[in-house]
Amino acid sequence: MTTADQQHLAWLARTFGRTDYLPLSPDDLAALSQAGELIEKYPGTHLFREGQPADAAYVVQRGTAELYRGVDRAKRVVARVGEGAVLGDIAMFRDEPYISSARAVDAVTVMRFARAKLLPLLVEHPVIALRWLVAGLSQLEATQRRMLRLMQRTVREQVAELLLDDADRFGEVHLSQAALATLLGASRQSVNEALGALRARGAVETGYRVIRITDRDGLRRLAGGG
Amino acid sequence: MTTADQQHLAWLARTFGRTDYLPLSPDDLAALSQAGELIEKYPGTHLFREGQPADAAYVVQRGTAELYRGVDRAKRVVARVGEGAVLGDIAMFRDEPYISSARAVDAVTVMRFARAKLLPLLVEHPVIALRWLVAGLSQLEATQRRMLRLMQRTVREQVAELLLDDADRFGEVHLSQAALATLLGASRQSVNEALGALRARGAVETGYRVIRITDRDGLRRLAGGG
DNA sequence: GGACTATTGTCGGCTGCTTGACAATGCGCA
DNA sequence: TGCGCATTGTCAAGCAGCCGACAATAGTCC
Repeated sequence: MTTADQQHLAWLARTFGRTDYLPLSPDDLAALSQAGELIEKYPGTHLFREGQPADAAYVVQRGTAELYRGVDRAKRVVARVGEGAVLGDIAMFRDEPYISSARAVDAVTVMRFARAKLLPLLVEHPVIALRWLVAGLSQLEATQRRMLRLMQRTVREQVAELLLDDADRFGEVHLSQAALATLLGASRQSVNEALGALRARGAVETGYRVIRITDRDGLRRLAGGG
Repeated sequence: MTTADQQHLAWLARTFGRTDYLPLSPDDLAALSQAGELIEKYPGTHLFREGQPADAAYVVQRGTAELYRGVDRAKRVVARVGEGAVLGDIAMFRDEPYISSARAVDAVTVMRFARAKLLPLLVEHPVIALRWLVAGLSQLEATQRRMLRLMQRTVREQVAELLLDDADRFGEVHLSQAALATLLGASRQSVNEALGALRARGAVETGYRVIRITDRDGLRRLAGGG
């Protein structure tokens, strides 16, 4: 896989893992329920895996799921999502492989919509289909806007913004500097220098494969406009 | 408007103005024709203006239309599109203002689909609606992939690639160097220098607001991988 | 035709980033 | 405990592209 692909998939995964991507209302789900099946997943089991054909989309009803990319050592958690989140829909609509893997963190209940069943049903409920797809368009559009905002910033600002976006609930980012560099399309050395600057300003602490945000507001200032 | 917006909208316009963005077949158009009206536009007249509510999408049937952003002095031509191109559809679906203005260059015939009429009709032809929207998703995705590919190339390579993509059937690109620079997120000077290099290698000729490709294969080589 | 504006072509200085190379440190594993 | 690999930290050299400024030319409008 090329570097550009790496970056691309990372970006997509970051975007579509966000919990604020909620195109479906409870009413919509009720209408579509005949095409879906409720599934209980034990902690650690997979909803789908990166690279598989996207034959279904999932809506989280209860619990927390984790999106990640890569396997074993190269595994990178991309996002954790909770109730209401929709997973795998874009890949399913486009009939391409999943761009990331999804795994149950705790006991999770999901509604599974098989592509073969869902598409005919959406044809019967075109209003829902339109809303769903338009939500997807908006998401993609937002991602592009974000990419473009990053493009014309310095590496320092890019790093600051990425840290703000990707920090977990403990304010930590678990990525090596090399991985960070790949995400941003920069060199490892530049990222290292940028982190040094952020550290010198007291915004973050750095460790082995860990960056801890110590001053969120300061970091936001260093990220520049946005 | 910020520079990032400029770029973003330029990219979108480029993508959605491309003539290979053809989600609609003649059959589709026939099925939708009752929601559309054929309109003749004289040279220089507007299909729609940036910032207006996107109450309609257009499909070019004949002639050439020009997409641009800004007004008067700050006006920037973003793309020229011909037969088959779909304009304004994304903004219409998202029910947001148009992101650019569209103007007839020569005598243009367009099919105009008013949002208020089109959406109900798409509800009756959900298959067309799904295809249209999924095409939009794919286009946006392709644009992202392309952006990422461009990010790690030199300005010279970027210019070469853009020329190859945007040349009309005469092998000409009608954009000012400043407009080109905005599209690529580069400075006018760098674009100028890049064009000089391409010219010195005999791949293109340059004129006032015109770049003519004289050696397509050579230009492809200069564009590098892709 | 003449005035005005838009566009192209070029220069020098400067900065941020990359490349390559190397030392120092952290972590996993036998 | 010690070995090996992954990661971090740092330096020097080089360059691609940006900025500001300016002259020369092409189109446009009256």
